[in-house]
Amino acid sequence: MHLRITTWNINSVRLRPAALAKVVRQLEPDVLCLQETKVADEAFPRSMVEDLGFEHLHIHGQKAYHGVAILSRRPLEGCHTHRWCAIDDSRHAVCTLQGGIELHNVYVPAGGDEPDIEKNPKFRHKLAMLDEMSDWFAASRDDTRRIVLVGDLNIAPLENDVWSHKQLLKVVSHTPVEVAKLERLRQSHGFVDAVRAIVPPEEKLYTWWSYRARDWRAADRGRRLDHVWLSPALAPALRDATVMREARGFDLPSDHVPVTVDLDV
DNA sequence: ATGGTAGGTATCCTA
Repeated sequence: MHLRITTWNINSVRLRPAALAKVVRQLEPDVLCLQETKVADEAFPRSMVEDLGFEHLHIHGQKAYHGVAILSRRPLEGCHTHRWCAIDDSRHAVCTLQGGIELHNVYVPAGGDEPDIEKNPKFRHKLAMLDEMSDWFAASRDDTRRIVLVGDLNIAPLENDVWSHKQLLKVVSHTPVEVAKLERLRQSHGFVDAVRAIVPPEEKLYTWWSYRARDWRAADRGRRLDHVWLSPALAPALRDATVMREARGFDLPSDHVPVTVDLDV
């Protein structure tokens, strides 16, 4: 069975019906994982996403901030959420797809501006959530589990995941301490970075461009913050991975673009 | 070194 999964930080699901429709029409994902929906569950535009063909929904939002959602054309089972760092942020939703494929949709904190846990509680929170998730995946490791972990992890781990490795070493999202925590999370369950298994690490690749650039396309100062990881049991199912760069040029764009994987499961 | 834009909300937070 073919399975196409797309992850996208939409930066407000209510503000971008046109961009969402375009993404769905062009990519035709079976499952679409959204982050930063920025809406309480009772105000989520359910009928809009149902009209786009997503009959099965797992919505985990809150007012104004964060929020994740799993939209699916295929049945979802065992939907639940995770709460990390004893904080009631809506950052992690889980569902199981047909065939026992466990899908985790994650939104890691951006972490503020200062990469110092003493001065910046948001950076401390970012690192703490990565540690807690790593411990949880390590403790429940089972290499027969078929897991897809997607989301805005807010870290660009490789040199070519940022426009300038050297200039971003002290910038939150690419500091060595964050990269080490992300790597620990990846290794906690033997996850494979699906996008870099398809696009060679020697190639620059970004999924986010700041709104603050005068001309994002000309400057091209992007970062690869959005990821798709596969557990060892699922890694051989990977067929393709793509980044929808053109979505950054849509009218009223999100600052992130969709990332898609094709699996033969 | 600095400030730049965007979204949601309520007069400022987060990204």
